[in-house]
Amino acid sequence: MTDALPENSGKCPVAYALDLIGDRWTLLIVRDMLFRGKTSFVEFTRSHEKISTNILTNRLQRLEASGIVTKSRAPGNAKVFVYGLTEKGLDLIPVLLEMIAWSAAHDGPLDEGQPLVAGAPDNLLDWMRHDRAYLIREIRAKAMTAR
Amino acid sequence: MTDALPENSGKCPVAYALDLIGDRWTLLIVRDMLFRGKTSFVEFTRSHEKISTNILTNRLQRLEASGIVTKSRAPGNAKVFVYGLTEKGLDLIPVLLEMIAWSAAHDGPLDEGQPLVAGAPDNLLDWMRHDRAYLIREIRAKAMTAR
DNA sequence: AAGGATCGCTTGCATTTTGCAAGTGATTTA
DNA sequence: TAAATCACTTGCAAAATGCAAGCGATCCTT
Repeated sequence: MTDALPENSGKCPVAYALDLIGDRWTLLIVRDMLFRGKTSFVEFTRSHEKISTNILTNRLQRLEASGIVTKSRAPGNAKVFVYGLTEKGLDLIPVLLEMIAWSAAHDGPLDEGQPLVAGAPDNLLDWMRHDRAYLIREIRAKAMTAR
Repeated sequence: MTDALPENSGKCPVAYALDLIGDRWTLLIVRDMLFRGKTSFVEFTRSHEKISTNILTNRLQRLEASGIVTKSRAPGNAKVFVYGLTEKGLDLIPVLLEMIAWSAAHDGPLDEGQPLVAGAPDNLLDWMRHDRAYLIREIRAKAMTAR
């Protein structure tokens, strides 16, 4: 993966999405922001998947360059940067939810004891079935407070 | 990417999905099967994105190994293999649809002249909004005839 | 029946990306 | 003032990718 983003406008929308989020790490960062309230570099390094710092730097830059994430200073702490999701980033919620539903259906049940979405409705899959729009609004609202 | 699939059961569902479909090529193959009726090796090589044959071989093997795709002989043609989507593969339709919707919203409008889904309802995004379940059934039904 | 085309790969090799560990400078906390 | 923390950067080995060529089996044409 290079540092520059590939030119893609006008091409297949699936290809466009894959150019921006089609790798092993990018959506894990978005997941941490959306579902776990993470906002800083160190927090991302502490995920179970152990992303290395050079890859993390690269992916955050790509996410910023593609308008999915914003980077700003933490107020009152000059050494911490705060990463937040843009509208474009928040609009990835449905993509993530469908991936979660797919995995739940074909890998095994979600672990109910340790909720995927901190502070979100307990049973994600039920909410997806019964009030998808509400669930998305909830996750979005949570993620926006961090921004 | 190695030849073996990573062990993943019990981990984060997002990570599970990314292990199976989180790369630049895998979902393009699924897209070609779902939305373009492709079923054979050569057909996949003829996509606009120009996947090389060694990568294609590798990804088809991984897709088969992870239960997303089946491989069989074309009846009456001993040199052609027919690749088809399993239930697990068909269940990726919502993921693909959300990626398409996201791209349409943030990259630019879909090209109406050259429909993404051959034979499917004309305006994909409208159908997603107004009768998502029907749209998914339609795409699924089309894809199953090939299988 | 022979020759060429097609299909589904495989191989070799250069380039690119990744993973891992260590290091760096600025800031903050003790 | 020393130690810890944050956000990287660097170096280097290993793995994955992209590209072109080749290959055996099957099929199609004449």
